[in-house]
Amino acid sequence: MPSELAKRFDPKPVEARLVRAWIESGLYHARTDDDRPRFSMVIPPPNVTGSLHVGHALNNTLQDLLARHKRLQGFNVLWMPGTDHAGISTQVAVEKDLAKRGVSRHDLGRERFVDQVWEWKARYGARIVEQLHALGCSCDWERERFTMDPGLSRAVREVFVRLYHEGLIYRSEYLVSWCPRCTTVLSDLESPYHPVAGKLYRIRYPLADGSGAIEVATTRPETLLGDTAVAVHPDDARWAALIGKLAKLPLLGREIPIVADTFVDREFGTGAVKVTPAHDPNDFECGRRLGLPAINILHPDGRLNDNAGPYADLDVAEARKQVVADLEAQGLLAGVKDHPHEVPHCDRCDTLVQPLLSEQWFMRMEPLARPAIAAVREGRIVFHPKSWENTYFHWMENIRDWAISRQLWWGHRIPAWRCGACGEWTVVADDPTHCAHCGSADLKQEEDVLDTWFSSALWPFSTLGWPDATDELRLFYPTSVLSTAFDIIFFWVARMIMMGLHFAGDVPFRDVYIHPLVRDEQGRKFSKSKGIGVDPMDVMDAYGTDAMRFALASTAAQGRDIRFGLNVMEGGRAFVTKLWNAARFSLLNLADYDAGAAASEPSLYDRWIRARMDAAIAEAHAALDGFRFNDAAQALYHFVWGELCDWYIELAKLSLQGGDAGARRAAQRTLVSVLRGALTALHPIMPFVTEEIAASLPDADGRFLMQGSYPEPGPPLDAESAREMDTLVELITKIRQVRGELDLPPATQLRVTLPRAADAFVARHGATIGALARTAPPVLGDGPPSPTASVLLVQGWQMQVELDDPALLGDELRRLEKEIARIEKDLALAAKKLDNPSFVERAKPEVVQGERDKQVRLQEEQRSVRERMEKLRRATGAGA
RNA sequence: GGGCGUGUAGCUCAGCGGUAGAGCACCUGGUUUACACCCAGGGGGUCGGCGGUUCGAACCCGUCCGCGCCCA
Repeated sequence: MPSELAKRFDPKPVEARLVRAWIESGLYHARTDDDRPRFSMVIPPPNVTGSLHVGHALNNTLQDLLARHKRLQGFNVLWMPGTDHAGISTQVAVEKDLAKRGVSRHDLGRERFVDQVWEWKARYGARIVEQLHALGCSCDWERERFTMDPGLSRAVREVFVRLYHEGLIYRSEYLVSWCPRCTTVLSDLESPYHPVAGKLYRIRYPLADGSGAIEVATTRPETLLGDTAVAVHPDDARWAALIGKLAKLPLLGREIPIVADTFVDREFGTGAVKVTPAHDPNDFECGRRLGLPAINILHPDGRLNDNAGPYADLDVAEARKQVVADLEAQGLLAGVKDHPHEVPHCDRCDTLVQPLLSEQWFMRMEPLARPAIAAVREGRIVFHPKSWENTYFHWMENIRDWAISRQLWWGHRIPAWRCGACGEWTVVADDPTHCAHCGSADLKQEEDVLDTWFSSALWPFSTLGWPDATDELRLFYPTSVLSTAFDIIFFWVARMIMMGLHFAGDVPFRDVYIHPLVRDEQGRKFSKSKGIGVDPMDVMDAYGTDAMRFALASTAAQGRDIRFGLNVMEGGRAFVTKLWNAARFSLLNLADYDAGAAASEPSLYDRWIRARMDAAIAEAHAALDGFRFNDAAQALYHFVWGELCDWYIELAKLSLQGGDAGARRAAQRTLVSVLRGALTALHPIMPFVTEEIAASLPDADGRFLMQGSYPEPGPPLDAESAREMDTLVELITKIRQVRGELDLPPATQLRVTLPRAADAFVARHGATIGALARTAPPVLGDGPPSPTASVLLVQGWQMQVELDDPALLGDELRRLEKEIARIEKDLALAAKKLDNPSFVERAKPEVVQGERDKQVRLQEEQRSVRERMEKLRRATGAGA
């Protein structure tokens, strides 16, 4: 028996109840003994101690939409959830917390510090998962993974060891990006460029032979302490004579060569540059080419070291001030000017990054990138929108080796042991007891840990049990779709593709959906540190989770950012309410629903709405298959609001509330099946309200919507029926327009006359017209129109709406003037086309025919309206 | 400097070769027993500028202007 629905939908208690019920039902769990076709995704693992932000809300809403959609289509769906240990940011967070108590990680020591981080994780690690639950995410929570789980850690070791022995991981001294605050190396990707208001200093370097000086330009004067050369362009006539001479380094007096290298930009500054191989990427390359020494002048914490002579122990900023002052005092500073430019900063703490020469572990990328490029080129992986493939190719084709070691304590410690006896590295999966080279037991494990993205790159197969050959791996790898943000195409997507191909034997996923960036109402990027943003949990509280999910899905168009405005949330909430009320109305009329009782044949209205539903659902399927979430949401929204509520329910009221039991049952049946169809189709977008309503429907069987399937499409509506519905809708709309434009009182019943040719139509729809357009039963008649009637053309019929009041004729005349203007404008447009011989000759025949048909129709309307206006003018003229 | 994207109704955005669309906002009506988070009706756009291709351009091409992002 159907139950009544409350007057209003109250999301909170329903959400809380359903979140638990769904998880406990086991429906999210993908079984390995299920041989239906499979659909799988891995969640982009959020930072374990993080909290839900709008990016997560969007991305996970869309993934959940896909997961539920596929379940309803009969797939065995695995959506693999989990979290990431987020090396730097978690360590920084815990260090800050310790700092409040005046403790540093060094006070604790590595082991106790790591224990502290695990405690932190235990305390805060559940929050993001609970928030994903609240969002309604239908992940397979029984399989939840964490990048530092034993299984995943084993995968990390295995990959490191294999790559090392394949020669794809090596240890080398290289110029790296160094964060002096985090005291760790950063990858290129972790050190984005930000503008700074710098200065360009011109400095004179005296020649060692006393014959003059060479002037260089630099933005970082303090680095001259590490200079080992001055470089000029080999073709630069200004300096050609000096090449091969020695210059005397200011302040330190070291003699350094003047060298020629084509990397020097002759236009920049003075055309001569100082070369600091240990602290500048270009200089590093130049130094390698020319065999110049590299002098490191920095301590890891950013202070200058003993190589900086009298400037040792100053930090970079202090040293710069002092160096500039000393240069000026010695008359070596030739000039200073403002020079705003962009320099790398630490992604985590925004500290100025220092290029630093350092021993690190690297991954050789080029051999791994090649097959990964091919996978996308050959279409084995497709990006959506496709334009992101350009970004991917550009980066992959210019890929640089990846610095994978981090000087942190929180993370996967590198499985490499250095031998105290022979100095060689032993790299093995299980902790070794003896050196692989000399057998010595004097082994010490590498202190560094791996970049978090190293473990993330393995996520699509490490979560499925790799390196073991598990059922999960066999069934669900490669995964179907990866949905993520564009800013981690390099960090994550590209690396997963490389690792997947190399270790799991296939691409990690078939489709990559790049979701839009969410901005705030003013179009600014959300930023926690700048306090810009909306907490999606607050939005869910205020508007309901379904409302937010619908709003997000309906604005997720491809290739454009989303502005997260509250008025869109209001729209979502209004739609949830609309659906609720439509269901409430239905249930009020289904109290006596009896699926077995004899019913009349479905009416035209019944068949029409079924066909509209099928069309909307087909459109939603197509849209979702193409990752056009907004189109899917819009198709269903338009169906529910614009067709089901605005038309069908109004049409059905007659049958539901009339005396014909058979017709009433037919309408009831349609109502139930269309509602269930709409609820099923909407369920992936708005799981809570749809589930709640579905449970009250008379055909409810205690199962969840997710256990059902999309309705089978019925027969399409035949052309004649479709035309009849169009006529009905147009007729009712035109009567309403007359009422609106002539300001006729809404309560009065209008009197409508239709030609005798409309006999059968009126017999079938007279009552409907009466109810929906508030008219008396239409009268049939072919006589001349009443002098006080508004005359309208509907599909070739002349319809009269009696106005009664001659005073309204002036308004009617104005209405017709507007009408004739529209008709004549369209007519002129059609004539312009048809009078153009090239158009008739070259346009597609169906377009030309369409234009001709339109012209005929418009001419007929024009004649009728003109005739009518003529009469009205005479009538009103005579009346005056 | 290179690349990508974007400029459509007051606002947020769909549309991307055949006569401009939605939601919100606005105006006029409204106690029709599902819904005022509503119903009915209405106004509002030389689709950034200029050229070109085409029978036909918001849509394709060129160019300029404005805005955004990425890479160097």
